[in-house]
This record gives sequence, structure tokens and C-alpha cells, in this order.
Amino acid sequence: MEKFEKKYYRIGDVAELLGIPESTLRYWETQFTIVKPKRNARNVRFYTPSDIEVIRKIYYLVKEKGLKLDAAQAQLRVNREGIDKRFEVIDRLKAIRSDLKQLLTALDDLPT
Amino acid sequence: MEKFEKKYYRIGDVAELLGIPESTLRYWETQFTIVKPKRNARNVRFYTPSDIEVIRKIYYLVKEKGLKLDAAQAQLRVNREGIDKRFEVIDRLKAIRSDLKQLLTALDDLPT
DNA sequence: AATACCGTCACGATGCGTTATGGTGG
DNA sequence: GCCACCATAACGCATCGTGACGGTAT
Repeated sequence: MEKFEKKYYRIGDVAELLGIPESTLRYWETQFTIVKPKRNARNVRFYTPSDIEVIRKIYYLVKEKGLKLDAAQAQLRVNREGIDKRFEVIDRLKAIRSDLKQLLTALDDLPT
Repeated sequence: MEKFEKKYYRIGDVAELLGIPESTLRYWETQFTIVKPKRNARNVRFYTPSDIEVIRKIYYLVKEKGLKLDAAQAQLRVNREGIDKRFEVIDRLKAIRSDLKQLLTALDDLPT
């Protein structure tokens, strides 16, 4: 039987992982609607890796880029949209690539 | 003889124009290296329309988007680079357009 | 008993202007 | 003498955490 990856993390783990105090995590939770880790029956927070990614992003925006919490929250939303847009563009490029392949084929078929 | 456009604006004009107090303009000047209006011999500030545009942008970033002053200053720099990049892309597209025209011509010249 | 959490609240640092004061030129 | 401007510095409010407290579960 193999070892299992840890599925979730407690607040102490996250705090140590990111090098920020637990109090900050609790405070951010009051300010960012997006950070709402699950709780167990005893009301203890459990963070998924995806929760932690979000918190990393907040850390970057607030601590390194210097955004206000409000602005950071807005930015997180924009980011998500930005990712969607990027996929749209990629889809469009795939379509264009397909058209270009067709064009190349057509050019190959031209009489000399 | 025609009327002339006003060439520059004093701090009171700018304050009224943007609906912010003069004190804020003076304060921002201490925080943003980019806002340095010319002065006359009596040390009175004179703002060009371009100065005012920059201040508008600051207003947008700080008051509407909620960035810290530091972050807003960084954003202004990124914006300028972004504009430069955009022109690079446009130049590149012009080159491609030229290539495509050539290609079209070549296709027209093909034997049937 | 020691540890890891919980919520709450008081405190404090920093950021962002604003106001007050005293001064100059027109 | 009034108005618009100047610099400087003290003040004040909001944001952003931090630290401490008393409590619960393991």
C-alpha cells in the first residue's frame, strides 16, 4: 500500500508554509469572500491545495505588489476572467492553424 | 485674431477640473516621481494638459481602483511599457500585412 | 498537562491625505 | 488689503494586521 498525499492542511501548516502568522490568515478570511476553507465538525479549518494557491496569490498581490485588500480581491476576479479569455484566444489560434494547414495543402495542389 | 487655447493650468484650475483639493495635488507630487509640473520664476506650478492626463490616471488608479500609491506608480510604468509593446505589435502586423499582399499578388500570377 | 485550534477585541503601525501656520507676489 | 499661490509640519482617520485572552477538544 502506497503512502497517500495529504489531502488538506490546517491553519498552522498553511501559516508555516507561507511564512505568515495564523492571525493574518484569519484576518484575510474576514476580508476576502473567496477564502473560505472547509471546516470539520469541531469548526477547525481545513485548507485544500487550491485554497493555498489562492492565498499565495493574495500574498503576492498584497505584500509584493502593494494592492489594497479591496483591489486585490477585484484583481483575483479579473485574473479568472483573464484566464478564460486566454483560452478563447488559444481556441481561435487553433482554428487559424487549421485554416493555414488547409491553405498549405491547397497551395501544394496548385498546377505548376 | 482667434482666441488661443490656454497653454497651461495653475494648481487651482487643476483642482477644480478634477474635483480634488490642491493639498492632494501637492501631496501626490511628493509621492509620484512622474508628476513634476513646471514652475515659473515665482515657483508657481504650471500644468500642461499632459500633466493633467497623468493626474487623471492616478486618480483613476487610486480612487476608483483602490491601488496604493506605490502600486499606482508601478502601474503607470507598466502602462507605458504596455503602450510601447503595442506599437511593436502593430509594426509587426504591418510587416505581415505587407507579406500577405505579396503572397496574394503571387497567387494572382499563377498559371491557371 | 501540553498542544493546536477557535472567536473576539484592543492595540498599534502605516498610508493617505488635511489643516494650520506663516510667508511671497500681484 | 485681498487673492492665489508657496513650503512645512502637526494632526487625524482608515486600513491592515498583531497579540493577548479565555475557551474547547485531543
